[in-house]
Amino acid sequence: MANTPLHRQNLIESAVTLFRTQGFAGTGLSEILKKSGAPKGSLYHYFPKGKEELAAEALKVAGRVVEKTLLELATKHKQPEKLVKTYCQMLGQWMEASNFRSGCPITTTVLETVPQSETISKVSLAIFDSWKAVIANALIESGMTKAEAKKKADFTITAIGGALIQSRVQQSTLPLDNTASQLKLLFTS
Amino acid sequence: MANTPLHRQNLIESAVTLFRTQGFAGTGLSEILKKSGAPKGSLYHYFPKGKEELAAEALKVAGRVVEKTLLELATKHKQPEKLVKTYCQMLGQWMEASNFRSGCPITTTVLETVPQSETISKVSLAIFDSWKAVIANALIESGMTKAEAKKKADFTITAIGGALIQSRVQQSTLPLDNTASQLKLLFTS
DNA sequence: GACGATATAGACCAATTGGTTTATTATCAA
DNA sequence: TTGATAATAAACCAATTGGTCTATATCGTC
Repeated sequence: MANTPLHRQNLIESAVTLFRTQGFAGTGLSEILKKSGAPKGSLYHYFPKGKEELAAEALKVAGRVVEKTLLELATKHKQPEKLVKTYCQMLGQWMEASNFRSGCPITTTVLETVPQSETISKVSLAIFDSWKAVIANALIESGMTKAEAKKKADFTITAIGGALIQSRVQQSTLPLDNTASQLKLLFTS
Repeated sequence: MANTPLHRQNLIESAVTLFRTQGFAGTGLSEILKKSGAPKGSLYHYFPKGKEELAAEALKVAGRVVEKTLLELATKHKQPEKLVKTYCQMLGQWMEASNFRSGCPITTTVLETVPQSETISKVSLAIFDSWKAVIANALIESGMTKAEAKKKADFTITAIGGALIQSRVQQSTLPLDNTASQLKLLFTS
């Protein structure tokens, strides 16, 4: 009906949400199909290699959304600690809105499939790298050396990833706030 | 057959390893049964509520092992940064030995089941709290205020959890080393 | 209108899922 | 030795899993 790759889009979006919430193995194709409204024929038309290919594509899309968000925040905020704080606040709102179910869209799938699946391993590595690059750039522009910026940027993505897990477990945004505070100390000391 | 709860023990240990590596939903009961050598009858004898109960017990056991390790390290090292560094090194060796498959024994299952499963939610919350308490104590004994120590301790567990994910994705122990370094800065600045 | 490609529909598949049930066998205290 | 309890064995279950296949629409284009 109408717009051609609509089902493809819906499949990906549904996959992002479901994998993020319940994991890769914990989400059946039937559930993705039902949520997306796409027929099974379409799934295997757009993703001939099946579930794993859909997952890889879902991770890519979700990763790009995050990267774009970070880039926008980097333009808006000159100080890296401000960028991080704002992003953590956004994540907190997002967590609350999902009843603390929607954490990092990459991590859940990663922990089930990396390094067993080479495809997903490569994709997720590239995604995290893209996020780290944005933070590193912001730190460099604020006067940090390249080597130092890389370390702090890597650690920032690491810590935020951890904070999303704690936020889920504690059903609270406090871990995200605390993470922003601690990272600020590391940027400005 | 001899020693009575041997099958129970084996079931738990197998569950810890498999859930940690492939997740809760990604691990079938058949696989746990095969790895442990226990018969199916025993599984439902020891864990009448099935997979979820086994998972909860597996998390508890794994959590206690970590807590015990942290307590030992806390006795050995007076400076908290030394404790953290040593623990991160241990984790790095552990990751390497498992080909970067065995990260945090709690996180993978948590991301698939919390907060959907109330049982696992409560258990995992208590486990993380026990770890944080050990770190907080070490920080207090090194002269930090109680409030400050709590924040830094929470962040330590948060960051290490994130580092284990990055270590898995990067197939490297560098994220763990970097995390130890950054945390040291936070403890001593 | 006809063509070839894109897309959809859904029946069908073997294999596996977590779980139940019933019968049997060890174990050990009285 | 008996009797109760703990433990094991395995047949059995409905439901779901990811995936395949073939037939049919639907499409833009010549």
